[in-house]
Amino acid sequence: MTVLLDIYYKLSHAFGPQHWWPGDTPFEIAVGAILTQNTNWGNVEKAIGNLKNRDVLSAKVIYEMPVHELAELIRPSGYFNIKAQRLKSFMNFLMREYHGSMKKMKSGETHLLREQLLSVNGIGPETADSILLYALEKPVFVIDAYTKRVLSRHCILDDGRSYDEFQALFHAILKKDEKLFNEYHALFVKLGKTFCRKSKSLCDTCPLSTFKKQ
DNA sequence: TGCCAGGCCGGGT
DNA sequence: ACCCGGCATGGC
Repeated sequence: MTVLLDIYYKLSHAFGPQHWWPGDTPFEIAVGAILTQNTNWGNVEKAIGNLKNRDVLSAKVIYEMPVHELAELIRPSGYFNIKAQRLKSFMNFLMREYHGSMKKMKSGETHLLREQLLSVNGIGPETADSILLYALEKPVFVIDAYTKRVLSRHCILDDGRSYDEFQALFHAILKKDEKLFNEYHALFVKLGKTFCRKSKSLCDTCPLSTFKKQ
């Protein structure tokens, strides 16, 4: 299964460094991870821009803000009512467990942190792992729709397999290296956006076209 | 215009 | 244990 390494090298060569996640602070990254659920990143940027303009991009402020007011600010990100609740749930957790500090949270043990995040309503496996990897710099591989699509289209793992099964594959094959996981997932997203949209099938200009007949 | 985007939850089977 | 409808904006 060194095919996973081959894919990484091909993507890395094709696209170069991605310098992810787009976000200035660990807290902003965590907020972005929730807002981008099933949503175009451009819309998330608008929502985060609103929060910044109002100077409310902090755990304590969002924790105390009325949920309907928060919903209005994040409206461009879509699902704004449910996402406002989800942000609130995360702030409740962050304030209760870590005094609203991502820095304090970072000192936690990875497995415990993952369980804690998954227990927050509105945070599933991808959002939890995105926070762990990109905000807290823990070596956890993030699986998303693009990753599943690419691997299944190249017959490496069926799309019907679970999140944990996809993740276990990467964890088994790759060295647990936060920098590698960061870059690799970012490359998958780049590839997905460019060549692997849901409505399109494989094309010859895709950097992975040579894997097409596995 | 309709389809899609860096998911997740709750209820039903 | 799976399956499905709901959640919603903005870009192409």
